Amino acid sequence: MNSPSALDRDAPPSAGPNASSDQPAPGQSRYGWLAASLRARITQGEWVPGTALPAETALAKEHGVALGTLRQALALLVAQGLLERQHGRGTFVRVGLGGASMLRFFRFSQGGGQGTPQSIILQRSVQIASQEAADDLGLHAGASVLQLQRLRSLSGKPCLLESIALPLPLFASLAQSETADWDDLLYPMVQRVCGVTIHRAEDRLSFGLLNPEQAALLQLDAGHPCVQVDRRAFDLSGRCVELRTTWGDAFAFQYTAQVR
Amino acid sequence: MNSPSALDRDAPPSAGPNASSDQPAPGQSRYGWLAASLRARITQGEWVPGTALPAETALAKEHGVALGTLRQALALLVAQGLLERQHGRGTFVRVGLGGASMLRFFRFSQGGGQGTPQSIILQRSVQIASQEAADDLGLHAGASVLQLQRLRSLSGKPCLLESIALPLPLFASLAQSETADWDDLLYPMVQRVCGVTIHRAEDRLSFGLLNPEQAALLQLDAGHPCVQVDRRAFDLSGRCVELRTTWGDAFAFQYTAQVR
DNA sequence: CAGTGGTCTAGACCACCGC
DNA sequence: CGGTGGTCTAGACCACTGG
Repeated sequence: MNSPSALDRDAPPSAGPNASSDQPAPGQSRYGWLAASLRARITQGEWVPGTALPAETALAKEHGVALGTLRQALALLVAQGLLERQHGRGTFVRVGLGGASMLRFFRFSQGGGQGTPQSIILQRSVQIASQEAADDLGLHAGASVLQLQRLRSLSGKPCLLESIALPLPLFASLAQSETADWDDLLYPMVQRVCGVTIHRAEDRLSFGLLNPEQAALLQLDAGHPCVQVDRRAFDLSGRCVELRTTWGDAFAFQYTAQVR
Repeated sequence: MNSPSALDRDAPPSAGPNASSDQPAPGQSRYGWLAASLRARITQGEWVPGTALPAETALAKEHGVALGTLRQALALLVAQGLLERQHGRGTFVRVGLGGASMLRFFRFSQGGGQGTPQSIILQRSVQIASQEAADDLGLHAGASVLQLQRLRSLSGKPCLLESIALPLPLFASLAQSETADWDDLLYPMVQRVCGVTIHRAEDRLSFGLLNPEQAALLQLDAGHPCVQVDRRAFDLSGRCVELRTTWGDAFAFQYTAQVR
């Protein structure tokens, strides 16, 4: 198990007209193909995040495969973070990223305000995506994105400043609603409002200095050292659906990495 | 498979007089106990890093267990980074951390010098471990450690400054040899010289400013922003055997983290 | 208690590696 | 070619969860 890239290697069941190709495998493993097949059914919404899949025995019989083989397929999807298994209860589709995941890079230890930070949308506009943004988001040149500037605070103290780009046909409903009514957490809200599940993200950390405008918003001095987090977030199907840059006080930065 | 903590939960075969207790399991899984048993044989040096274990069939027969059960045990050890399997070749004990792993946090892109950084030992001394260091290293209060200060350079340019503490009975041989003859990489050297395999490490990142002495050594200005990496490194048996603090130019900092 | 996932078995056959 | 790990099967029994 945990064979390096069985899923990436094996051909998915294809999303074309003949979606239910029941041919086991072209040239690769059965469980890898099975995993890709189940993955497709999940991303297409057949099983909504939070719900349980059919039991192992049922799925195995349905696909005409031995129990052990099916379990290997499920293990692959668990390793990918797509499923979660609970002894005696069932196999569940994982809900997407929810928490205030940016806080894992910082320790704002002021007086107990350790929960979810408050969010205020400072600016919302529709803009033409830059060349780079269009590439990352898989848009054609000149496509438009929803651009947000957001300030996040703990116990009333500003701590993080964010600039967020969202591809526009997909997140159109966010262009209308009153931003003052938005939730503090973006991902659960877009899951509810836009039906988009944020499943995975890549955070690129670097260091810099705040420009005067950023500094003013964060109530720090211009030129104050900051940590910049450039995030690319992906949905269940692996498409990049968000670009975000976050700035925070470098002196509050704190992160632990495991080596090997 | 990949059950959360099967190994941690199950009792190891014990290193006492009756080391070869062949009782399958007290209250838990067979493969978990088996994995702990194999782990002990590895950490005790029965199979040296780089060598191959006996074949699956042989190990299975030796432990009176089915093939699938043995494979689950091996999968656990692979997940822990202790073993490495290669189709058609065998199952190998992984060699410890080798590379210049600190460089994964920095991009020193000056003129092509991208290989292993040169290392110069600036200072070596035997000192009484601080309270905190003794705790981390599992020493009694007042025990002595080998303290090193090391400067690492790429193409002649200083880039990283390090302060390293090594528990002393274990690394005594490093207190004698001529530091000018040391290798550029510490971990492969201590594996060769002291027989200690560095298997895993935890790096805690934070931000700060260089004091005048540090700045001079790194050829930067005093007060220059820096990233500080506090590392705790562990051997095969999980003991902490190194404490290290590394400082580098914050503007060269660059790291990518995966979220979920 | 019924239903779920977790463990274990004893086989068969395949795919890869190196000689 | 012989030896290795990788895949797959068809069963049995255990451990956990919930009503």
